[in-house]
Amino acid sequence: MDKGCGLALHSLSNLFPDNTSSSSNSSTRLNQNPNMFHFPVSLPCSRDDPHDSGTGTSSDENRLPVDELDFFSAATVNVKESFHADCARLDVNGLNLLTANAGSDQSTVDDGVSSDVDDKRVKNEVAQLQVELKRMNAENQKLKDMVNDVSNNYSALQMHLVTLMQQHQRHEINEVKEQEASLIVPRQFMDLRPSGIAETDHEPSHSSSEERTPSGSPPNNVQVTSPKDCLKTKNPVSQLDQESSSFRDGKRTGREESPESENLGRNKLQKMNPSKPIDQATEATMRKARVSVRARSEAPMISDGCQWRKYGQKMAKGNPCPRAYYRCTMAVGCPVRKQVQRCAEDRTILITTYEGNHNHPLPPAAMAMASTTASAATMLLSGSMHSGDGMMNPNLFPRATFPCSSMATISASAPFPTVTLDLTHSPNALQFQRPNTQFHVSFPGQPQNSTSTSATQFPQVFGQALYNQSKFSGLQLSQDIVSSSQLQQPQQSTLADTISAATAAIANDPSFTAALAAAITSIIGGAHPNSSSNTSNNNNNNGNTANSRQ
DNA sequence: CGACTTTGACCCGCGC
DNA sequence: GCGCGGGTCAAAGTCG
Repeated sequence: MDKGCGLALHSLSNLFPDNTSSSSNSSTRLNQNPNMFHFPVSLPCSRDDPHDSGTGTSSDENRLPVDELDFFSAATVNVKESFHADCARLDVNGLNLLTANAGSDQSTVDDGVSSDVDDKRVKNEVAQLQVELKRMNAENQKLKDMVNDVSNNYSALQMHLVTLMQQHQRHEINEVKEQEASLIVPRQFMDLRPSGIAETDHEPSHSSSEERTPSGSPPNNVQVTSPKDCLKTKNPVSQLDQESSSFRDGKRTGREESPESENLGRNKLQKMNPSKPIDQATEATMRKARVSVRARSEAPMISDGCQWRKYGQKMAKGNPCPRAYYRCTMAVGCPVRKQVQRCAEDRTILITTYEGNHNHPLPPAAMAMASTTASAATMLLSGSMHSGDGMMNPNLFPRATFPCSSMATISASAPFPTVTLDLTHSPNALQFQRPNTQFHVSFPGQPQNSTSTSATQFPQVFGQALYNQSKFSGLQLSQDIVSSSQLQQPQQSTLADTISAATAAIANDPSFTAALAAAITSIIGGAHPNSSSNTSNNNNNNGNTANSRQ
C-alpha cells in the first residue's frame, strides 16, 4: 500500500496543482519527480498529507491511530477547510472521492464518530480502489490487445512484403532470362556440359528459387526435409531462407557445416562446370549480398534478437580496430553471419554487416533484421545478378522515389554487393528533420562516382523493411527512410510521432526491447518511457550471450 | 562440463 | 608465381 500511497499523493497533487496549504509534502514529492506516472487513484493517503511524518496512514487498517484522531481534533481550521475543499474538488473531478464522508467529517470532532466515519471512508476507499483496479485491468487488457494487433499486423505485412518481393523477382528473372536466352543460345553450342544440365538450367517452369539451386549438384545433397517444408508453407521469410540454405546444402562437401568447404565446393564445382557462369554468379551474389548498418553505439555489438557465436577476429587493413566474425547459433547450420567492426575514423560508430538468410524460425525481434537482410539481398540480386557485365540494371528496380537520393552512392570499394545504412547522425535530428541518413548501395565493379541513379529507384519496400527493423530492432532510423516507407503506411502523422519517440529512446539505449517499449509507450501515448527501459534492456541483453561476454 | 571466446594457422581470391 | 588481405577453422583457454 505504500506504493499506492505514493501514487495517490502524486495523483492528488496533480489534481490540485494550487493546493499548497494542505499537501505540502505531496507537492514536494511531485516536484521531486514531476514525470512520475500519475496513477488515477488517490484515496488511501489523501488525508495523511498534512502530517506525513513517517507514521503513515495504512488503509489496511479500519481504525486510525489515536494520534491521527487527535490530530483531526486539534487540526487547524485552515487545514480542515483546505482538506474539505480538496475533497469537494476531487468529487468535481469525477472521482467521487470522500464526498460522503466530507460532511460528517466536518460536522464532528468526536473520536468515536470520527472512527466510524473513517471506517466508512476506508471501506469506500477500498471499494473505489477495487473499481479502479478493475478499470486498470481492463485497460491493461486493451493495451495487450493493441500490442498483439500491432505484432500481428507487422507479421502479416512482413509476410506479404516478402511474397510480393518474390513475385517481383520471379517476374524480373523471367524477363531477363528471356532477354538473355537469345544472347546465350550461340554460346550453348560451345558448352560441353551434359544436355540434362542445360535443360534444367533453362527450364521455364522452374521458379526463381529452383533456378538458383545448383542444377549441377548431386541430387541427394539437396535436403528437402519435412520441417523445412513446413517452414516453406508457413513463412515466406523462411521460404527465402530455405532457398538460400538449400542451395548451400547442394554445395556441401566433406565438412557438413563448414562454410569454407561450401565455398570450396562451389569453386570446384564452378571449375568443373564452367558452362553456367550466370547461375554460379547468381549463387555467389546471393550468398554474398550484404546489409551493413552503421550506428553509434558504445556497446560491442548491437542487439538484433539473434544469438551469435564469435568464430574469429582479424585485424583489417587500414583499421586499428579488429573485425569480429559472428555466426548465428539459433539453429545448427544457420548460414547467417555478421561482422562487427568499429569505424576507423570515428570509433563510436559500430559497423555491423549481415550476410545470409536464416534457415530457422525467428523471434519477432530477429525477424525484423532477417527481413531486412533478405530484402536487401533480394533487391541487390534483382538489380545485379542478371546484368551481363555485373553492373546493376536500373530497369530491374521498381519505380520508387527515395528521398535521400542525393546521399545514396554506389561504391566499388565493397567486394560484395552491399547495402549500407548509415544511422550515425544526430538522433535528435530524427525528430522531424530530413536527410541525415546516408544510404549506400554498393556493387562490385562499379565506379564510385556513378551515383544514385539506381539508388533513387531503390525499392521503397526495402525502406519498409528498414522501417520495421528500426522500429523493432532498436536501430536508429532517419526520417528519410521512414518517409519513403510511409508511402505505404496509413496514419502517417501518428507513425511519425511514434518513430520520433521511439528513435529518441533508441538513441539513448540501442537495445531492441527498450525501443519496443518506447514504441509501445508512444503508441499508448501517455506513459513515460523511463519506466520500462531499464528493466527491458537488461532482459534483452540476456538473450545475446555473445554480446554479454565481450 | 558444456558453451563460448581467443588466437594462430590455414585457405582462397585477387592483383602485380 | 608470389605476396597480401579477407575469411574461416580449430585447439587452447576461459567462464559460469
